[in-house]
Amino acid sequence: MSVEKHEHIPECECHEVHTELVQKGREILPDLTVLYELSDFFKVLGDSTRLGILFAIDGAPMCVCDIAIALGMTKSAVSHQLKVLRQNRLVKYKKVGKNVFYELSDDHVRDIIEKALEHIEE
Amino acid sequence: MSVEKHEHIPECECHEVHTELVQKGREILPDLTVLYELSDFFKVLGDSTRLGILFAIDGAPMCVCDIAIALGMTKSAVSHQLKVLRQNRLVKYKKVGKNVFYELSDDHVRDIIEKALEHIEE
DNA sequence: ACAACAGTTGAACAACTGTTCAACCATAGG
DNA sequence: CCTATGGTTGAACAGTTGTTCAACTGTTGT
Repeated sequence: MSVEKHEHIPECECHEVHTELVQKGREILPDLTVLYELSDFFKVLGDSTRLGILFAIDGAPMCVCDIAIALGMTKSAVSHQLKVLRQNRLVKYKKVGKNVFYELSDDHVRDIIEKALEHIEE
Repeated sequence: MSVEKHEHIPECECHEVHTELVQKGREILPDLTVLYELSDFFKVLGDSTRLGILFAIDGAPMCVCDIAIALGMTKSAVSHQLKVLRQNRLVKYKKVGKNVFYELSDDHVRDIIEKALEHIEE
């Protein structure tokens, strides 16, 4: 995803520009790469299946099979989503025999979800 | 989106089930409607354009035109995303003449984004 | 009343996402 | 070694999402 290329910036067809506001808005704007990382992070949390997995393994690690049963899904679907969670460092895992136990990798994530829950409940 | 209908729960084809873990995992799992609200909320934040808008109007309210210029986008694209942010109560707006000024509706959102930023930067 | 412009909207399209399916790898147990 | 089972993977498909385009609304100034 090439971020820095701006060959074709879309025109907005505006005339009444509040220059200072635009300037200030642009200053506050974080680096584009940060913006992408941030939105990617939220994107991972923006799926009920993945959230379900995170809730399920909160407290005690669970194997793929158990997660699948707890959520009423196929192993495959769960495994696919666990991969996404793994790649984004939201979960870590331990192999025990034929089983793979997944758990939250970080308390940080728990905090964010909790804060969002508060927000939801107004 | 009919949530309660479970006519066809997928099979996981598992045999070695850790019953207590599954039970516990299921107990922790919040109500499905809450899970959907939560994932919808994160979904809204999971787009760099919308995050950009939120950052831009953080501090001072801005009109659609100014936001479009600050982000290098068309008015239309910005307006579409503002609609999503409006519908999810993340922004509020004031009409002033021909302009519509948008601002953050809530400090809660700012907190969550900030916490996520900390997480990103490890 | 009319022209100019800020903003919104809906349809269309391309890009992306999540689940399913089938095939696969890895380990435990006979 | 062979089978059964937990877990992973890639392709395919349907559903969703974001931007563009063109048409539209509403307000301002003349």
